[in-house]
Amino acid sequence: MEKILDMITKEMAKAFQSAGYDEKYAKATLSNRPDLCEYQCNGAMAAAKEYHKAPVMIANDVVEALSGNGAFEDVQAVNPGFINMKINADFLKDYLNGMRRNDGLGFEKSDRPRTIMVDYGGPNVAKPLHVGHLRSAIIGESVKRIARFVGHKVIGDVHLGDWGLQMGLIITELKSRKPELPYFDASYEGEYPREAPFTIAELEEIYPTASGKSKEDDSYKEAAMQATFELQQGRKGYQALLRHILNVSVTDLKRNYENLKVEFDLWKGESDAQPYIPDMVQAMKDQGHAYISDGALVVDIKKETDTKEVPPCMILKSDGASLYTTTDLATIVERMKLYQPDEIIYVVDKRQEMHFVQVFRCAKKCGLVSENMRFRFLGFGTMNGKDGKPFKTREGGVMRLEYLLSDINEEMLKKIRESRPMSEDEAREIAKVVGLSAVKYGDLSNQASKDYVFDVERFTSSEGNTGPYILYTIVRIKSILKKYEEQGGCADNAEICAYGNDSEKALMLELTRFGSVIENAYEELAPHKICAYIYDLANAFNKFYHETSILGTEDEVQKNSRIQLLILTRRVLETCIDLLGFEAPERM
RNA sequence: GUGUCCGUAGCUCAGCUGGAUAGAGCAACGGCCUUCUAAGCCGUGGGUCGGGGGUUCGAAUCCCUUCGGGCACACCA
Repeated sequence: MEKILDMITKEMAKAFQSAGYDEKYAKATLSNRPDLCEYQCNGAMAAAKEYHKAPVMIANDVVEALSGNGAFEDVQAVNPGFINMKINADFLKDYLNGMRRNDGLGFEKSDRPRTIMVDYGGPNVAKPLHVGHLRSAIIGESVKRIARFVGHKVIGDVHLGDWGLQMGLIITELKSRKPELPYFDASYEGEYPREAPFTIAELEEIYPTASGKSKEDDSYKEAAMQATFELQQGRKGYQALLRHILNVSVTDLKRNYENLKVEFDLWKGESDAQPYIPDMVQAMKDQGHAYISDGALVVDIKKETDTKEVPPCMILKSDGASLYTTTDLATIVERMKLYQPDEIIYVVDKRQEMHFVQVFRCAKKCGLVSENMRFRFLGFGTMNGKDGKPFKTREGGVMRLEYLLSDINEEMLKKIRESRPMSEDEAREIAKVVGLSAVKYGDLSNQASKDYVFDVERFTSSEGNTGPYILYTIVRIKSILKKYEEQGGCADNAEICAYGNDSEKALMLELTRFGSVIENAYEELAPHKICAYIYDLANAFNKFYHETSILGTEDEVQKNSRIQLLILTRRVLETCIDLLGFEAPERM
């Protein structure tokens, strides 16, 4: 099904042509003067130059060519050259009925499905998730869902931070605590135990302890580096420990992400990419791309078009060890081999942009991917507290994600108890669902690339542009539909008919925007556009709701039409919040 | 220093592929519940779009410049 703007643009194109003008000027847009019309076309003003004619004259010609066109109720040329269109009521309701009958709500899935990997989450193993991990998870999840809705094959990869010195630190600390374990006996030949020698709670305590010690004690740090080295060289006991750390950690991470309704298709990590490094590095050398500079192995990635100095991409340190960049490049090699993506989207803190520019360029230059490979960097800003500085606990520490969520849930629970009586269990269940919407909507309604202020008060409020407000709107619709059913109503075979009042028309017009909003949100990787849309849609519905007694509609045909309109509104809203990564309760 | 992003109402943010009168929300003030969830709806006040230049019939939007802020600039990840 075509988007309504495209349909209107097509009508305009015909009119421009028959009036003797190029159809490239026919683009229709949503009106920015809703008091005058629903759609407008500004092409006449742009065309004035080419045809050496006053814009109004062109506009008038086009308007004349449009006379009798069934899509419009009225078309006018206005100074200095706007073409204002009022849409025909039947055209509008036909469009909505089309949406209603279509699984994708009229959105046409991509005819060229691509394989897209989304790299998001990026937690470190053995460390609890903290607020710094929130944005990548929330934004990445939404981007993944949007891309999938648009029709692509999308693979979400958590890309664990499970490599490097942190592993050596844990091993070292464990060794000093339980030296009797077989993992530390280099001559041990038997099977290692299945059970991990620690719990997640111990693991979370071990890392910061070790990290602290290494800063104060040089010999401790050296031991950790040695352990890291031996792990990377494949020492069996350490490899076994790594697997334990991963198992314990991933189990815990999965539980946390589940609470966020964030689902990864792959639980791969940096360590999975390590086997690809040697061949990759060798190939870079053989191709002549990599050379030694100040002892380190680097690849030049400068381009003539650069406005600034782009430092070479470092592949190996002067001691021969690999780095962050090496791992990311090897991950690309691995992904190409296993999944052949057409595109990889990185949802990462925007401060890492330079690093990824280097990685992308290097990957293309060295032929790790084809020229057609599309790399997209979706960098997000910092989540700040109300003071405008990075979000901290009251004590000034890093806040665990779990605590943040439980704070939100408490706040939600308070509001539910104030609003209406219900069982404690139900209240808790609803608080969880609504609380998640508060957090996710609060984040996603901002442009990803900007820093934003995390404000529990504001996010959990149902006033204004918030998740709870959107959910409240959906719950209201569900409530009416339920009552309608209880009254024995059945609108299954009903069609949406022409609007009966202005707010109904406004609601209908909002609904028709769905397709172009999704398309735009996908192209720009901008979930906040979906937020803005459902906020408008919810407003339009609430206004209609307030002005119109839906179940009290006298005329049966119109009443059933309105029921269908509500069903469609609910579907659009629920589809959108699903793309954002949360859901609505039955009541609240 | 180089580069990059940002600066819109008291606060939090949209709008930025140029279009008509710059929009929301919060906060402030004032209305609306015997009727589908008032966690709602309606209204009032509030702006040199950081400053200055330029391009254009038209600039918050594009270009230049300037001020203020964030961030990044090869052996951490």
